[in-house]
Amino acid sequence: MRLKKNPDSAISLRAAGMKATPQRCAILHVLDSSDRPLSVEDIRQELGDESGVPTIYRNLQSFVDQGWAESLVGVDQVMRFVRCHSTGHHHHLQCEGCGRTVEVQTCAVEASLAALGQPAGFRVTRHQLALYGLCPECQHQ
Amino acid sequence: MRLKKNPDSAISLRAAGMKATPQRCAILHVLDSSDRPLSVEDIRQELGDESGVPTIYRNLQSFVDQGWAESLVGVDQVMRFVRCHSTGHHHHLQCEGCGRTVEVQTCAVEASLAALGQPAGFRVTRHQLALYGLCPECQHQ
DNA sequence: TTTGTTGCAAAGGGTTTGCAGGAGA
DNA sequence: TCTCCTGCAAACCCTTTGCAACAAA
Repeated sequence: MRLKKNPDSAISLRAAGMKATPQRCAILHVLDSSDRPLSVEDIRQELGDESGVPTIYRNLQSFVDQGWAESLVGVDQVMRFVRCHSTGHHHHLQCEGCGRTVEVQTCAVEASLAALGQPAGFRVTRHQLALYGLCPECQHQ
Repeated sequence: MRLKKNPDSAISLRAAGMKATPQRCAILHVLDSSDRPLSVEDIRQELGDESGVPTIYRNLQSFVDQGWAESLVGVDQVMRFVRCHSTGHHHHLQCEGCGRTVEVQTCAVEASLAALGQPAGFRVTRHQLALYGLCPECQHQ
């Protein structure tokens, strides 16, 4: 993938007070095009070494700060990033077959939060839910 | 904390085919005594440098393999370990005030699993839920 | 021109591995 | 005694930082 400016990305970036550099636009585009969480290494390979690792880290952090992406830490302790298309509270549902990820708007836990903490006297304020399963395609294999 | 053998630990360890070394017993005891997730560094300090870091890592891994402990990776990408007292499916509820952790046997998500994946056609097979809140003591401060 | 951004290199820090010496059973 | 375990040191690897050169606006 070549470094080029996507007009849409550039507008969003500038609206957020960031300069629309080719690297930054390209990283955002890679994230946009992928439906699975990407590591920094994934992105670097996708960009064909045309962007340095520190640059990728720094830009991804900016995107997370803007609420455009979310960072996940897996069991392998490697950071991965997913583009967030909804702004509110949501969860990610990841296919264990192909790695594809979709956002789930409905929160399965919210209704039970009070009940969950009650036995221990806890007041639950926050939660993190990761869902894993098989997407339609992978179920047929 | 001194390195000493706890008779109970020793029995469990030998039953699992492991030698009951002082280090191993001590690590298990530290984990047993704590009600919050501990990093390797936490354990090393608790043991007063009487056990090497690689030894702690190796033993914790054995405990996880035995189902005696669970490893968690936080946003800081540091591994933490908690003693598991129940063998089945459960979740952890952690206090954001003092760090104390309790196990929650009831699973808030199980009932909704099918419904969660339905919109995307996913079949949900596995999930991870982390709950954060305030324990009774910390609510009063 | 000004300010933010990139790239390189190096540092940082948690985790893992290899191997020789040591201790449990 | 035999096997497993420990400790040390070094290797690994992902991530972050410092700084000078560069480019967007």
